[in-house]
Amino acid sequence: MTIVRMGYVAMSMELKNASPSKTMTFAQFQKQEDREAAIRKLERIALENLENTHRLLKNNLFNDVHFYRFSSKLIPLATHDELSGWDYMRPLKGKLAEIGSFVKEHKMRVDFHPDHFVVLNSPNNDVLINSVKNLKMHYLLLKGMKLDPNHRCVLHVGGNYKDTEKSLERFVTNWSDVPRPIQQMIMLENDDTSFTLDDTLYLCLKLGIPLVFDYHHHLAFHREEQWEDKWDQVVSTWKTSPLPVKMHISSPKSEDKFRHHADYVDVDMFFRFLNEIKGSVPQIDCMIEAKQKDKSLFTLMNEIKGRENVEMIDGSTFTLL
DNA sequence: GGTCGTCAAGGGGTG
DNA sequence: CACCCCTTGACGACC
Repeated sequence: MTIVRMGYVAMSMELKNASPSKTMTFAQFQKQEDREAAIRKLERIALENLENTHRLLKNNLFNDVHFYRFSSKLIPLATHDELSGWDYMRPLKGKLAEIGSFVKEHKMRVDFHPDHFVVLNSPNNDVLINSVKNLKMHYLLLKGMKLDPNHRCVLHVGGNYKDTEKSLERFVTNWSDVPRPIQQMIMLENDDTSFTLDDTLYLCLKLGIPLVFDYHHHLAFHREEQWEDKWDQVVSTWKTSPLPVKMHISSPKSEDKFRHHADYVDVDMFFRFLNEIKGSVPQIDCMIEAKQKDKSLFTLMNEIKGRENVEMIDGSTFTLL
C-alpha cells in the first residue's frame, strides 16, 4: 500500500490573471531615468508575484491540491550583478511570512526548481558563484516563509562537457564550496541528455543528497541500467529527509519529439511506474510536469478514479492498493 | 486586439 | 569559432 500525492508546477491554467512570474527585463530596468523608482517597480512586481502565489495556494486548497512547485522567477533581477546593493527581501517579509503560515497550517509540500543556468559542476568559477548566489535567494525565500529549507530545491547535475566522469567529479569538488545550509536544501534529478539515473545516483549516495527520479527523462536517456534495479537505492537517498520520496512525472509529446513534455500525462505510463514501486514506500509525491499544469492534474485524477487498485483520498491524493 | 521577436543568466550540437 | 537549438512565460513593439 502506498499513498500517492500529486502536485503541479508554478502556474494555473484555470485561475485567471494569477501569474507568479511577472518580470522586468534588464533592458527595461536600464531605460528608467530614476534608478530608485525602477527598483520600487521591481519590488512591486515581486510583491504582486507573491500575492498571486498566495492566491494559487488558496486555489490549491480549494481543489484539494497540497503539493506545489513555486515559480523561480518570483523576484525579477534579484541576483543580477548591477543590482548587488538591493535588499530585495526587505519589502517581501510580511507577505512571505503569510504564505509560510498558510503552507504550514494546511500541511502542504512546496518546493523550487531553480532555472537551468544554476550549474554547480561548471568549470567556470563565475558560473559557480552566480549559481550559489541564485540558490541563496531561494534559501532566503524559504527562510522568509519560516519553512524548513531541507530538500526544497531540485537541480540537475549540470553540464557534461563531453566527459561524464570528470564532470561528476567536478560536481563533488565544487560541492565542498557550497555552504552547508544550501547543500541541505538540494535534491538532484536525473536528466534527459547528460546524466543518467546511475550517474545521478552515484552523486546522491556519495554526498547524501535525495534523488528525484524523473521517469520520462530516464526513458529518454539511459545506458544499460534498469531503473527497477536501482529503485531501492533511490529510496535510500531519502532516509534522512523529513519529506516523503518525490518524483517527476510527464509524458513524451510524440515519438519524434520524445523529450518534449506533452500537454497531459499518459495514465497508463504513470501506472506502469506505480505498479512497479507499489508498497516500497509509505508515500510518494509526484510532481506533474505537463504543459497543461493544474488542468493536467485534474484530468489525470479523473482517469485514476476509474482504476481498480485505487482508493481515492481526495482530489489529488489516493491510495494504491 | 493579436502576433511575434526578445529577454541576465548555460550548455549541447552542428558546421 | 559562429550560430542556432533547447525551455519558459511574459513583455512590449508593431501591425
